[in-house]
Amino acid sequence: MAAPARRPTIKDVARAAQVSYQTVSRAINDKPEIDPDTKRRVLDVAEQLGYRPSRHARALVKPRPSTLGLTVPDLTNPFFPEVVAGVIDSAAASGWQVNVVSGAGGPAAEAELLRSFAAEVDALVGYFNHLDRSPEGLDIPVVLLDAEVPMPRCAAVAVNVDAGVRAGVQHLLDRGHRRLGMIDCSTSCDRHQRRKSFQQALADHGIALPADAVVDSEQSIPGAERATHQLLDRHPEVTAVFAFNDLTAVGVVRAAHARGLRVPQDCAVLGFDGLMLGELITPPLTTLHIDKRRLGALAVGEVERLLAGEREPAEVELTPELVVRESA
Amino acid sequence: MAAPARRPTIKDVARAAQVSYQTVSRAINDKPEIDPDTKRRVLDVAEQLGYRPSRHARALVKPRPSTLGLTVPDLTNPFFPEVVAGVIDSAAASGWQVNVVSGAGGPAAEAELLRSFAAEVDALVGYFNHLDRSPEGLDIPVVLLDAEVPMPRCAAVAVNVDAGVRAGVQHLLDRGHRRLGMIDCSTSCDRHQRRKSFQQALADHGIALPADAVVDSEQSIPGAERATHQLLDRHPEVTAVFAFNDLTAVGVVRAAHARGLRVPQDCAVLGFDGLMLGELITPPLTTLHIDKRRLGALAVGEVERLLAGEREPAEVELTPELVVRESA
DNA sequence: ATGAAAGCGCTAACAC
DNA sequence: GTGTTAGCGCTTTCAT
Repeated sequence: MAAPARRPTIKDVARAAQVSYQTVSRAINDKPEIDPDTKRRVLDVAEQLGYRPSRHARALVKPRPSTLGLTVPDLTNPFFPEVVAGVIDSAAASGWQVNVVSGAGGPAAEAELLRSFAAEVDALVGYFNHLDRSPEGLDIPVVLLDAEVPMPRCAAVAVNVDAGVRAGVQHLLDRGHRRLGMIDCSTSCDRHQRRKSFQQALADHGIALPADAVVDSEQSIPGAERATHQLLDRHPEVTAVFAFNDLTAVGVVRAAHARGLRVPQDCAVLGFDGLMLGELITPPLTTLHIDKRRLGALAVGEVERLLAGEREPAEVELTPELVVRESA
Repeated sequence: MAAPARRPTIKDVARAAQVSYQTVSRAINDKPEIDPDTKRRVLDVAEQLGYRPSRHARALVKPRPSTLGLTVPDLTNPFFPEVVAGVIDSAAASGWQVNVVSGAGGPAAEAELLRSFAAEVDALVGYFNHLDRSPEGLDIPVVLLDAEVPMPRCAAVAVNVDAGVRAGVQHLLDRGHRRLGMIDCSTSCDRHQRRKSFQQALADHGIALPADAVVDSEQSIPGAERATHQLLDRHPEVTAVFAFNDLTAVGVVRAAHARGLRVPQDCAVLGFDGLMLGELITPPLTTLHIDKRRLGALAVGEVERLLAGEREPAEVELTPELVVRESA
């Protein structure tokens, strides 16, 4: 009496509709070679039984990649949701589904998560901070969102950090700043790209930069506040701070305000990323804007290139754009 | 000569390892009844061939739900990423994968998206704004994140908007405000709950509220700015504005500032949601904080309850908590 | 237009 | 310990 609770299969439908089960298949797949009446009847029965085709059985018979894995470090960081949105939208347009995973803890956890995750998807896109560049074994297409050196079967969509940093530094110099500082985030996935570019850019302009004028911070607002205090304690002469990203820039602004400094008059602050957040604080953040949705879309494009058989690694680049608002 | 490019199957491994393909199955499934040497050899061959088991074939044989569908209206709205994070984390802990889709356009688009999406997942969680409460046909467990009246095979995790609104109104009254206004967002999925609760709460306190002191807004900052100007043009006597959520509250604050009003002295502003955003603007937003991660986690809990066979609908509730900062 | 049979990649039952 | 046989739910020949 208690219903078996089993999901009805194509055969259940066939039995109930008094036809062979291939006929059912024809009906639900909208094939031409079937009597319209039969078709309608079958469809009705199917509906009534609550029949839904098994995606697994289907995928077995007609194998085509359909699921994209997406890894992001932290959805709480407003940068990433937009990338995710870009991937999802773009993937949806191509008929992909997107499996999202977020915030793998340490290197070991990340490696493990990746192993199991990779088994469930047909391609992988994302940030792999801790992974030491060798997604061995998992031979599905992989598109790195944070790395520079792709490997076979592995593409990358990169942000041209160097160009961005240089544009930012140029802007600061144009405004007359000569004593600069920087808040870096070594725990991020940028592998000191921003820091190096910053140092190099200043060197190229012949501007001195004390080694301890680059201070490392957690990737959070309070962390950046602390780091900024450190920086300004050491170097009160600094008139402009290059922040690792908008989130840390918010921390820099808060710390500056806390010290009674006016932004940008006493201390200019430059962000990176171009988050909506930056427009809303006081003063609105001058920043290097990254088109995060596009980043995601480009990644999906790379997945498809890889899947289409292009074997050689490629790196697509996105250049940040300086958006001048009020903080610098 | 050109490799078939076909993914190696268990049989390919068997052939290469000179064993039957079930032995391969034993090896990769870590079954006890197999000679350690054989196992190692098989595993080596598998590795070398780049073999990966087919999740579809596996799922066919051992059917267990594994994929959760999650729909959110808009990842750009900072409210949702946190809910997503809550769902993902909680789902991951139970071995689920999460398929995320975002921003279905109109009602028709949403219905269509849902149909196809539902075919790909084993359970569905999310916001279904446009859907007229009848996920007919898709008989998988559904957990509504925005609705009140669940249906069979359908649970809901709701925010107790009424309690939140009342706490907020009480706070405003405690601060001496008697002329209140509200910015509502009728396009959202709250179905005028906030508006109704607001009106009712004021009525219960015997406070008059002109009908046009509740003005409808798009769910965006500029939209809220426009709406606020409308409100204050009509009712300059208003001393406190109840905003639909933190995002619109930001717009209210901006509009107030634009009119030369001090917040909260001349015009108090109360938000809803408790976004990080609200802490960062000037002045920091007083708001009704919702634990968004927990919302997501609860939804996953409901999915599991449903899957475990609990048929009767249930509604889990989450009550917003008043966080007093500076805007009200 | 419909039915029968094969087979997708895999695990589980049962031999040996 | 290993191989043989079924069968998961479905689509595709191939007959009829």
